[in-house]
Amino acid sequence: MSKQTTGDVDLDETDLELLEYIESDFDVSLETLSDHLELSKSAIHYRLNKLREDGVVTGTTADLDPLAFGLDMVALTQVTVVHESGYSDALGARLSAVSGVEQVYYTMGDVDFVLVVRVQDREQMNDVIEEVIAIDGVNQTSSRFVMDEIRGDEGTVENLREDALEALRGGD
Amino acid sequence: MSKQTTGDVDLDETDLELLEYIESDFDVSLETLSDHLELSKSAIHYRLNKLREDGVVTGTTADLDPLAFGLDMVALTQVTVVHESGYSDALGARLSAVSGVEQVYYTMGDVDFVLVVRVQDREQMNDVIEEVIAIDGVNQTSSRFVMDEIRGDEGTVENLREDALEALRGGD
DNA sequence: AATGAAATCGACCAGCA
DNA sequence: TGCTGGTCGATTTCATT
Repeated sequence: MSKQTTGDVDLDETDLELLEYIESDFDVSLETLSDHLELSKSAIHYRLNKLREDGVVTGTTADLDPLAFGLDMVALTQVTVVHESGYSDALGARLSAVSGVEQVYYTMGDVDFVLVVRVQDREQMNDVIEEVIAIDGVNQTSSRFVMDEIRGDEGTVENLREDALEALRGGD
Repeated sequence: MSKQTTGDVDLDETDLELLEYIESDFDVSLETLSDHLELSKSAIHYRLNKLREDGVVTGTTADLDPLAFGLDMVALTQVTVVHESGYSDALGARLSAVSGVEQVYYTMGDVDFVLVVRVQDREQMNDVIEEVIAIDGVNQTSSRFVMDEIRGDEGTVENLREDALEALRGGD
């Protein structure tokens, strides 16, 4: 079964440390974790399973270098939609289905969607934009090229604010 | 050593299939991969190592559910900087160091940076914005709340456009 | 680049606090 | 519920092709 997490999980310090390790590198051996967290290998394994069952860990993935595929062109594309066109859920899905579109944000305010588009060159970028415009309900687009991108940190846990951690430590 | 990939890697069909599997789920067993790709387990393993050495696979990570940490508020924050303030690299780094900032895009055009901010509540969001404004060289900010986010697909490989794949298959 | 065998490591289980 | 220790199965490594 896929357990829904609505924020009501209680994690202790050890869990947080564990998550911090595996979020940035899942290849760490049980032994390494065992040493650093001062817990037996079995205990680590037990906690990892629990974190997965609780839905805290949703999966494990290999990170690929976009540059290895020649994907060195990134743009943020703002998309406004005609508001008569019904539900935006379906539109978001259609936008995300366009190949080259990496991420879709559905936003409040004057702009309705923001897309992160990653492609190899200008020609492909043009194709993506044209494909987006052709989608029924899309009004207009405006793109800005990304010169550089920086990840805020190594991930969710490291990125949590102190006050957020406090709340977690308090239990549910 | 960390090998630099500048796009000049040649991947065959098997590599691409392999990457497609492990990018969405690194927990697939060698046996499963061996069956689907019709290759011995050792051969799969050999290729996986090679892909890592070549820098195509940059690492493996556990994906965490932000909701499990109560992180259900997301905003896109546009940041303009005073252009006298020297190099933007340092500024980007400082922005990314603000806890709550998940991603930083350095963009061309009238807006200089776009931040993806993920926090637990409005109060934390305010704190992040204040912290950003306090950074030397930051001029003004404008935030839009994200109501929903959709990943374009299960990742880089699946997301590659057909023409991009063609280029890869051609070798370098 | 791929194979099969040997060594190493991780997954699972029964039992315990 | 969380942990231990041991067993089995999977993965990693290596000599060989």
